[in-house]
Amino acid sequence: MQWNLDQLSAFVAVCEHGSFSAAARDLHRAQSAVSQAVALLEEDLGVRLFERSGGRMPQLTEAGKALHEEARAVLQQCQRLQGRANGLQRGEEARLRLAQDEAMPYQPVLASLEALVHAFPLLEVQLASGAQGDVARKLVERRADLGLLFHHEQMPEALERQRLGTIEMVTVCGAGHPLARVPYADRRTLAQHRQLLMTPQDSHYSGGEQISPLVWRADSFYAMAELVMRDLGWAWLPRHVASYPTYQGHLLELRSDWTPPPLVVELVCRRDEALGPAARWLGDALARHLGSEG
Amino acid sequence: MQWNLDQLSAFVAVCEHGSFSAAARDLHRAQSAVSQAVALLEEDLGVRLFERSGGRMPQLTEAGKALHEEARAVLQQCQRLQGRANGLQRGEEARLRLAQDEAMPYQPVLASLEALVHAFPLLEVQLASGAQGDVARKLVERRADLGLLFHHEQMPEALERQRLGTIEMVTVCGAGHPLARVPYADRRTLAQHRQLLMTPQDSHYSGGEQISPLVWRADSFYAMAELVMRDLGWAWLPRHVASYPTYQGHLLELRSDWTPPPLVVELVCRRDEALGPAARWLGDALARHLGSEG
DNA sequence: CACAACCTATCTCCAAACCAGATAGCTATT
DNA sequence: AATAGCTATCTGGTTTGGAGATAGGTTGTG
Repeated sequence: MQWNLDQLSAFVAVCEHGSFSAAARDLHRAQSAVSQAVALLEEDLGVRLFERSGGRMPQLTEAGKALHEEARAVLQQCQRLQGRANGLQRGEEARLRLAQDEAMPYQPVLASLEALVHAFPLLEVQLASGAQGDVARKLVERRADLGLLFHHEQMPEALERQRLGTIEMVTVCGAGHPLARVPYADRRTLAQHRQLLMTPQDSHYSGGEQISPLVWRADSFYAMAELVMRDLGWAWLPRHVASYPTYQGHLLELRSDWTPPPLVVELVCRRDEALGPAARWLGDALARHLGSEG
Repeated sequence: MQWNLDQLSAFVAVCEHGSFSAAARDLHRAQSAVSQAVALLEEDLGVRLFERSGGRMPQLTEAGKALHEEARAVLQQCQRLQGRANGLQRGEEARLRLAQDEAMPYQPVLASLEALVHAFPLLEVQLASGAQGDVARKLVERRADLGLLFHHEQMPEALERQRLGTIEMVTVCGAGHPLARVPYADRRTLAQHRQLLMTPQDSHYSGGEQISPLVWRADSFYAMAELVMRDLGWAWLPRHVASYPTYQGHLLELRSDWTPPPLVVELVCRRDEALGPAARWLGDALARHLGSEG
């Protein structure tokens, strides 16, 4: 592999302009330079690239056609590297690792990521879903750059948060639960049945006040929904979780005199590390998509 | 884009060996060369690649990690180009365009192509299926390099053929056809019913003699099978066509005193152009896979 | 604390590579 | 025949790029 990129560029330019001279004009080089470059390339590769039938336009050989494709692929890859470097030079991050609470609504997040890929086509994205505690931990341990979670009382000092929007909560019970036959469930009625709550120590959502003396706890809204579906109690769930197709017909929304305040969605990042342009851009997009929802 | 491939190689070598000196040893270059190469690369890209914290092993920056991947991709593409050139230098063809009769059994062809890709991993393959006339025409007009078809009386002078194997023919009728109730159909019985034959002018297969005074014609075995399935007559079909899953239960194989000789499968190429190694290799593979069948 | 064993950056020098310009030779068109 | 367009090759001057030497750093050890 003794050839170099200039020779490949010359070769490709000749292929696309049809003549050595035209390629030289396009490359702002002397014709002799192009001629020598291609000749050296042919010598290095041991393959005749053009059929020079004397004084007329050179014709690509079969081998030349194949290697033309390969050469274009090489140069394209080089431009990709250059583009990536340009972005990094401008301070763009090399990759963006987004960690989100698993109960985060998918649509706004996916819509934001779809928009992100158009604004930063070369950016590498890693998306991780997990319990709320995991999200914060990933940020603290620098295993994520940006976190997306619900408002939470305890937040490590090293993290900074920013409110993005809210998510409506609904009160639900299973289709076979006694409450399903009640037209309206006031607070006292709810207190007479088993309540399902998020486990408070690891992830303490703001909308999770204990009402009933009898509670079961789970660490994810999806686990709670499964329990509710089996008529083990009632619960407050984000509306988008309650209306998940899997639960269709098994979960009933209750009318009640009190529902917890909406979940507050927050964007979290490290306090000691500046966000790159892509992270800021994604933050804005998430605010737009989540703000219109809550 | 002022950097060159040597700088990329040096960069990648440093990434993989952990130090400039080790990379220099591996590349059989002086340490100063590697140092300068990386320094120039950093300058050209405008991106700091390593964190030199004084006298200890340099550490890749975040940007460096991203560009390391890109650089490796570029070099890999370059090696691909070199490999392709090496093959072409040895006389291997750049691409192999195989045209086959659409009624050719798929299994042997696919098995041969699967083996081909292991022997010639960089070869570009184009596979075209069509009526027999199309196959020969493609070869004559240089739109295909290798043809796979059934023996045929008229063959253009420019083409050369080679026998590969044979394919068994069976006599079939539809499940509701009167012949379906006959335990044994001799030639005279067959002659009393409508016979479906290949159209002779465009594609004249050897196994297609007219027996019945009443014939319908079609230009593909698949079209004939469709007609037979609707009880419009009986026909001779290649066994692999007759046992195609779509026709399962709708086509019956008849016992008869005479079936046409097996179809002879032939490999066809231009007489005036030498076959490359891949074409010869594929020809051998096809002979193996088709020979064991007939 | 001195020393050895690593490492990297930088300087100088020299040979090889490379480019522009000029020239010669070819073909197709007028 | 003349012209215009093309390509290969030669030549001279510039530039690039590598080797070698040197300086300066950190880590680990006696």
